[in-house]
Amino acid sequence: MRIIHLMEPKSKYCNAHESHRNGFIRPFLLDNFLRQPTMARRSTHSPEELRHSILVAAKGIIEREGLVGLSAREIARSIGYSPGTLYNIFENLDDILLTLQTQLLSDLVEVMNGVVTKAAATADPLITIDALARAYLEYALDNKRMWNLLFTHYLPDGMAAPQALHDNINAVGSIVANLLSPILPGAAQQDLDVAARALWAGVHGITAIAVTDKGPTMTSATAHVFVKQLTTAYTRGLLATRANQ
Amino acid sequence: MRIIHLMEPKSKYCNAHESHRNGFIRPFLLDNFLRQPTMARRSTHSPEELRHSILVAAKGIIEREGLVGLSAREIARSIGYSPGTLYNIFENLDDILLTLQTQLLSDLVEVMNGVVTKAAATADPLITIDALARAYLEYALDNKRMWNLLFTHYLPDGMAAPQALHDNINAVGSIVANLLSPILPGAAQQDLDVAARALWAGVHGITAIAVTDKGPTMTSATAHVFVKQLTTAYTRGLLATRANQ
DNA sequence: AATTTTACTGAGCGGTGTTCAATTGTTTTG
DNA sequence: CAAAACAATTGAACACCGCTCAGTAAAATT
Repeated sequence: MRIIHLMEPKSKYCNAHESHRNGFIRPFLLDNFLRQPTMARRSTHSPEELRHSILVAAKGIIEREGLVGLSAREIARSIGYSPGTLYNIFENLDDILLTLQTQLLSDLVEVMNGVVTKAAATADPLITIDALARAYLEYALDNKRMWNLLFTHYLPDGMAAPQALHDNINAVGSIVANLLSPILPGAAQQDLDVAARALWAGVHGITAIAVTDKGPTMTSATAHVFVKQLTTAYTRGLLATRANQ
Repeated sequence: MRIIHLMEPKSKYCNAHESHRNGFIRPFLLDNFLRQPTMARRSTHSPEELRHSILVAAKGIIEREGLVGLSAREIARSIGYSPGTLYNIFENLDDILLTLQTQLLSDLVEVMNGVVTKAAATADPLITIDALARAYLEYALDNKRMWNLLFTHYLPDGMAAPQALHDNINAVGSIVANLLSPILPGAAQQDLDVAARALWAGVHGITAIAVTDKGPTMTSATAHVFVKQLTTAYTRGLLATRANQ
């Protein structure tokens, strides 16, 4: 099944797929021929409903047990269908996971937009940025298991991340860039983008370590302090840059 | 095998282990009883040699094929032993992966220390910090597949990360904290640590996105720009803080 | 009523991590 | 020196995994 010396990583989920393509031919099986009739009920749910319940089920499993607990058979069991049905709706498990990630980030963008509009009255963008970073961190901590998907699951070789996922990531960048623009008046859009994305990747880094409990001192309890430290020092640095020029 | 409604995540590698413990009793098997004698050669390699070659083999597989290509059988094949032998030396695959991560970070600390001592002549700590961040990013990019372990592999429930791994992470923090101390003279050690770790988690965040190719705009080609942006703005902010007080 | 179309099933394939009875070669003991 | 103890190694077996596709039954169409 495995192609050695190939540089491209493969999905942890595409093993059987690959092995099937590599010349495996299904033999005729008497057992299969003689077996009892299977129940093939007609669609009691529309494809959209099915799609939705698959995603809900998968999300539920991940939230309860983490990625380790997720399997096609488990999802199928949970929605009362057979494993094969999943593959009528989704390409494969990676497809499901990427869709969940897209949803997760879409919800996050919504939360962040809410913070921004709520803080629109406040004149000081620095306060808004702090609130935004805090909201980001809290969202990640509130959805630990799901958030872990963003790191744990990396996409297989042939499969590209859906555009919608990239759009959501860009949306986060844009929100921050908009907040930075009053701090860096007259800055080119590109510079604004770099400034925004560097800051937010930093916040993301702290969040990542806190969520995965990888850093000894950076836990979910202490992460807020680090985020605050990063945003204040960074924005202060931006202001100093402006003052010096 | 699966314990539903339990909050603790489990290793992707501990399935069989769990299922075995949950009351499975090996039946007597005639086939097994009658089979040909197995070759149980005596140790031509010492346990230390074995341990070493297992790690080398695992690292090689990951570098060639990524985590997806790694399996106990593949490692065993690669070193010319049977899968069972791995479990005489290591607890399980997670143990192997954690050891590799520890080694990876240990090497990184060495590289970083090299950068610091090399730059000791330079008076300006800001330049050293930039060089350090650059070295960090480059190390991650040069060891993409291995570096991905740090995100992709998250530890199973019962198993704690080895102290050595934590030590290495702390070592990175200390290196940065030492560089920041001239910038923040008279600061309490704890504040220094927070300042250093916030910065480095930020650098780590950019690195992470670049290495995993998750961000649309933050690729291995452009990551240097973002790292530079973060370190300069952040350190400038620290300097401004000092000036204001 | 006969035919086509559609939704769904589930056995099966080639894997996975891990265990442990069995089997050796080596050492130690009587 | 033979016998017993020990240590190292094997590999079949278990319960899972992702994924496919021949087969089936119900609905829709003719």
